[in-house]
Amino acid sequence: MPTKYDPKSVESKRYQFWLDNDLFKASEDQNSEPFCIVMPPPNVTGMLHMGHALDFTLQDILIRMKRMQGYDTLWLPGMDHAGIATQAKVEEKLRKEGINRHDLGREAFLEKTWAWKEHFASIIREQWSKMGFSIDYSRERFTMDEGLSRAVRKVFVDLYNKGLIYRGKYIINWDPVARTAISDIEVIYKEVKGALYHLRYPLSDGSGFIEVATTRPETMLGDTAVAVHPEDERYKDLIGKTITLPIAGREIPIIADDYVDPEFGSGAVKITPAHDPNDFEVGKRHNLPQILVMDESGKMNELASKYQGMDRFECRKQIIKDLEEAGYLIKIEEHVHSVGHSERSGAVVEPYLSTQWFVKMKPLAEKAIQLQKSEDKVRFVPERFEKLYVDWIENIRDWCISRQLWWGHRIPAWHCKNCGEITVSMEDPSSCSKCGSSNILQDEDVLDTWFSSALWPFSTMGWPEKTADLSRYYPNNVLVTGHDIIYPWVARMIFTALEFTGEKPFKDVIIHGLVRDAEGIKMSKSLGNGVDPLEVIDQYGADTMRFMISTGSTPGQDLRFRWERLESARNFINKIWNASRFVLMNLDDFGVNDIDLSGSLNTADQWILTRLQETINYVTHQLEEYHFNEAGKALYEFIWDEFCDWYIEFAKLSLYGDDSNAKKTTRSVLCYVLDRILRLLHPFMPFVTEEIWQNLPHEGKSIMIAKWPEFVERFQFPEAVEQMNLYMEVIRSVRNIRAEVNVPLSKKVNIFIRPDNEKTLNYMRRGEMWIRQQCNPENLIIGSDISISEKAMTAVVTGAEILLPLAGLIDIDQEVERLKKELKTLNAEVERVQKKLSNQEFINKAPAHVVEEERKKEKDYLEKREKVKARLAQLQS
RNA sequence: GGGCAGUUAGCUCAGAGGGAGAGCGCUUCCUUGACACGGAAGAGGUCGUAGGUUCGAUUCCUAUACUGCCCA
Repeated sequence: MPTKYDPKSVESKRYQFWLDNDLFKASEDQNSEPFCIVMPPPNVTGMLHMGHALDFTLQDILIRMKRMQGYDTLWLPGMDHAGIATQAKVEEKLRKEGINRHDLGREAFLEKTWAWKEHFASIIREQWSKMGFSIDYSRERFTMDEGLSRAVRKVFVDLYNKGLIYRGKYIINWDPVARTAISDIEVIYKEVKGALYHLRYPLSDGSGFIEVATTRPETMLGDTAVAVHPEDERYKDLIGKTITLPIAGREIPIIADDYVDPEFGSGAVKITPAHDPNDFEVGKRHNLPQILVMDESGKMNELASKYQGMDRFECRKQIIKDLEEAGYLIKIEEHVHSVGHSERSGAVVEPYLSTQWFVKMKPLAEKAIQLQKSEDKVRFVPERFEKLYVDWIENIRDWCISRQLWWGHRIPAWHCKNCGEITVSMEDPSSCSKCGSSNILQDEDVLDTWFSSALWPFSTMGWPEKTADLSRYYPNNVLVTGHDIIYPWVARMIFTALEFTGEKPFKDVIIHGLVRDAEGIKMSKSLGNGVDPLEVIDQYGADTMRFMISTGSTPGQDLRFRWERLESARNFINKIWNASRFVLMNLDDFGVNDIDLSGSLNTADQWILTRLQETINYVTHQLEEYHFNEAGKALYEFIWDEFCDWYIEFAKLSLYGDDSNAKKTTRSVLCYVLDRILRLLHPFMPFVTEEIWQNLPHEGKSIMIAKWPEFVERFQFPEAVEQMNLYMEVIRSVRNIRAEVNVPLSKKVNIFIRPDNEKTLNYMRRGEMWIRQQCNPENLIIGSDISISEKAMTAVVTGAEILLPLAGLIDIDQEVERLKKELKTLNAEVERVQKKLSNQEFINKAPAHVVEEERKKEKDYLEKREKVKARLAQLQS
């Protein structure tokens, strides 16, 4: 075995080994409790990024632990067709080839898109395997699979029949670049420096003007009224009169509506019902015409007269110029306001009057709200995200689900060309359900991608069929996802599940943060600050990446990607690798049947076994609470600081000694503890743990299916822990003194230990071997009656004094300074403790064990202080 | 405007009602028979500010400042 762990030589081999042994597949063992996670499906738009790596790693950790705990685990993988995003990518690719999708036609375009999907699906599968994910490939799903499409259709048809899906002409968010409607949550509002244009609209009767303020002058061509507040004294007399719209020359009324804010601008606003959601509502209240002045690409249309064909922003400039020349422009003020941008294309969203399909949300949301008020609610981890979810669902608005795209689930609605009736059904109809005409055409639009994603937890299980998987693995146990998709996804899964399965889709929702770059900026393609998981794996190995990202932040908090942390994780793995090398190098022909812990365990054995039990309990508990960082930290500290730094060193004593029984026990403890460590680490770092485990004495085919460690009652030795703590304190003190006077370990010195009580004396005698081993003394003398006249360095530990006679090496002045400093800190401690203990309220009100601890501390500090004082006096005399 | 996070060692971050922690960096020493991706010993913080609750607050509460995110 090399001194440095080489992930490349291990990872692909081990993954193949797991696959060959079919270890990822759900066992379907009816005697085991099922545990299921359905993977949030990555988009087939491209490759996986660091956010996926984080999300999936957390899932794999849970799945691997549960599998080892004996659950029948199912981790179901899949991918999302990602309508707009994928179509945009394919169109972009075609554009580079000089092809327009309309030239190809719908069928041919979809064929190209399926090919794109296949291409990226295989890349994503490759990435899954590189990251070590234990997913059940036999159950992989895609949102546009036949079965899932059937589920989508079923949900659409049922909601339509229940009156919860409707079609209508409303203002929607229009993406003029992607040329499709998008939903409210796909709009990102950004503060933009714009302008407030004050315009002068002439009264038709020639009696003057009314001043209106607008941020969007180009829509004036679609104005159908000017509105003022009914109470606004300034304009009371004008209500009912008309103005003549500049440029357009149309005569439109001045109306009164509460919606107008008299404080804003001039207190009079232009009303453009076809281009603003508020104006749309005003228009409906006042029966105003709706004049759409733009086309689907954001260019002015034929109703914009001479501006026809001009881009909306270009038109804005031109109109202002024209208005100014005609004397209709009063002033332009700088104005910062928030402007909606498309999440997909980045284009400024155009509020646009259009006929679309909607889901009526209130009745669906109501069930979800009720659920959260019940005992059976979906548990969010961390808890604070529940409020976010509830607030959103309580204020939900209808969901625009139609998209003017080709890639996606086509809306199962047929329009009759004769009578106009819409036929919605599970099977493709051949005639109109009302007039029987066969002159029917399917709706051109497809559904919002999230419509199918919303069914993911059960559509992947075969719903609406009553499958065995559905009854066994649904509801899922856990959903792991980022806080950025609580609204578009988590919320929608919950209300759809409640409506269609009558159950919540999952029990727990674990929310993690985003992966940011080293400077804390969100990783994104456009900024080019993303880190490719495969590059990380190539440099450091998958285990390193997994450990770093899964333990790198507190639950729910964003994670800053730093290469130094990656190095530290890599070093940790290397440490485990080398500790294992040590164990393996000292086994000779020691086999799994030689492991025997029933014999006499020495103090170090007892100590490490006790600490192992505590670690097992702690790590298991933390993982079950989804505190990945805490579990990882506990393992790191136990392995590095206790197992490697101390136990392995102590073990050398018997391994290199002559006592064959002691040797056997030590080998047993080393094998046993390392084996348990590897099991606890396995969910975090599956590859290296499998590799080592296979080389260690072991039983079973793979560590993947080895039993998760459990607390063992008989391996609890509190006295051994107390003793080892004392020995470590002594050893550290001696090292400290040696460093202080520059006496390396290689140089033998006399060491005196003067315990001040019987118990400590006994402990010291029993621990002599460890102290000798670690301190390299010429002579080690332990006795209560030791007195030395030579110049010596001293240290105090609990219940004893350590003396190193180092005549000639000691700088007395320096030593006096050091002791004074120590005295000062001891004084401070004594003062603090005594202040506490002299407070009667503390004695009365603090818990007994706390008071007891403080008393112990006081005693310890006082004793130590006396020793330091005495020593100082001796040196200064 | 509303909500939520964060503010702790030079940097990045854990933590917990009762003696301030880690990683990286820094200083000194050590190539000792698992590991220099290592070992040993150190230096370094009035835990954003002001109040309050409590025997006790860096930890809980309130206010406030700054930073970030979400919603309108």
